[in-house]
Amino acid sequence: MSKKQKREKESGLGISVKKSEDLSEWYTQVIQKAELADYTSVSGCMVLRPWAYAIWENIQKYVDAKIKALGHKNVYFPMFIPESLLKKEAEHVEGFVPEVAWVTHAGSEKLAERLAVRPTSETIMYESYSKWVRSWRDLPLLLNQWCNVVRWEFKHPRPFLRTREFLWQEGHTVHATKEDADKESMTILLDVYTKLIENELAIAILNGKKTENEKFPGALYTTTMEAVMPDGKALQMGTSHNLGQNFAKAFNITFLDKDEKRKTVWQTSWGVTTRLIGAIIMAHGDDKGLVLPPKIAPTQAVIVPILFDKTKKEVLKEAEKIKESLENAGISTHLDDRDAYSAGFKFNEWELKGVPLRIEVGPRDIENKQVVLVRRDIGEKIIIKLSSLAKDAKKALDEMQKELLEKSKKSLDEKIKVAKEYNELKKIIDSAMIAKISWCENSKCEEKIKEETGATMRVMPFGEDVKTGAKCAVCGKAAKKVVYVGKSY
RNA sequence: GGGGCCUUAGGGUAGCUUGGUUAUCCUUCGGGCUUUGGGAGCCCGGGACCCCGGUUCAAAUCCGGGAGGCCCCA
Repeated sequence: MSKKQKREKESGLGISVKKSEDLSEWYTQVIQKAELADYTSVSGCMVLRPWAYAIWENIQKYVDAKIKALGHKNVYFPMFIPESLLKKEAEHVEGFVPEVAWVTHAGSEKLAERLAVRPTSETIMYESYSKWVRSWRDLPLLLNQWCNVVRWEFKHPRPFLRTREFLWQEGHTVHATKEDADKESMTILLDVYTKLIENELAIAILNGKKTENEKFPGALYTTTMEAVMPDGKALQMGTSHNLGQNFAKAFNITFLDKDEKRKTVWQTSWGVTTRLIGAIIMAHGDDKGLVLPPKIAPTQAVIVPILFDKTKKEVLKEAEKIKESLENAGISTHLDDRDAYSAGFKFNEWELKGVPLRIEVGPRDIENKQVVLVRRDIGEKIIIKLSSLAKDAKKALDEMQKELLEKSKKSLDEKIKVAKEYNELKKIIDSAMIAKISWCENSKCEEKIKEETGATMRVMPFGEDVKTGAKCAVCGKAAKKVVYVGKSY
């Protein structure tokens, strides 16, 4: 790179730091320069720009279709929750009140009861549920809403990963038995969320249960998916809770069963948020910018025509034809026919934005009935016959999708180390990794880790039992659980 | 919860120590000519001192407060 190019890169369009050298700065620059999000004058609240919003819409499309296929329906509840309602479930209040934003006035008039801007909608929804659920015939009640929520109390906002307002979906279901609720929360976690994150977002995760300390306030238990970012910090990708009967009791949600007895319902709630976009950026991005997994990319292929005065018409005509054939093959395609920018400029710009495939077509290609195809993640230029382009492009997208997940799995494995005793655990945490330990299940050991290292117990993985005779990595007593410990976002 | 760094145009910056003419440069943006296979060139034009208060004849610069951003520790 020439000195001039270097200077331009630093001051202008490209990412000026390496992802591996300064992740925070890299992340901020990708978000700004790929036009994903922007800051506003409200601290911790951001603008989702079209490129990021389109990613969110793709996530929505996937989740919405899946949960509807499972029988869920969408609803919308008010964003304001009266204080008295929010305080009905004791654990829940305690968990959320410190970060609630309150509406206290209407114009200059003070409200008789202040209103919480929803941090989550359990309480406002379940007030209605208690009216709607009367008979076993009303169950299960399977509702979901797409909305925004506000959680105000924290020191360091970060676009997508920690914002005071964010977008999400929250599913809230009601069941006749604990078993039904267990099944629901597991189905959502394993069949909807895990598939979304692994197959669509191509991010490897650890899924399992949260500890008692880390579970959702008011839940019986919480299941979670944890990804690990390049800096070794864990990121909670989504949760699904079995709420047990805690809210049902507080909100008096009961039904008459087939045996003519009045029973209290079992409930679940679950959600994924715009945080997932932050995870995509962190997980796949490189020194050139964003890398989007094909299945979630707003645009899967971009055609960059190589335009010369003499051949311009012909090349554009061919590019149009290519676009049509790709669209017909189910590949969302953009033809970048802007006249004022050079091809090289466009290459860089679309790489920054993470479009999975680039197709170059110029006079040379037309002559040879070919195009140049480039995968964003590997950057290798390959020549493709026009006749097989749609097929080859599809194949490239599939392979890229698959390889991104494989890469993510590898990077997850590399960030996990087993710790048998406390010093090892500390060392692993200090070296920005995730520690896998055996644990006695005593919360004192959990708190000790948190106080002394800043790390928390992220997840107790499904299907991994402690080895016989294993000792707690903190206190040395007999272990009961396997648990992943790490710092988190 | 504790500590540190920072804030000048859309992005990146110089100027601040020692207050003083029209606030520097790169990039972006608008217009024109020209060019396009890895961020082309030339000409013209537009755009900023985070906010509030104080000191002063005069504040981007000094003082006080606030807001916002970033980092480290718990």
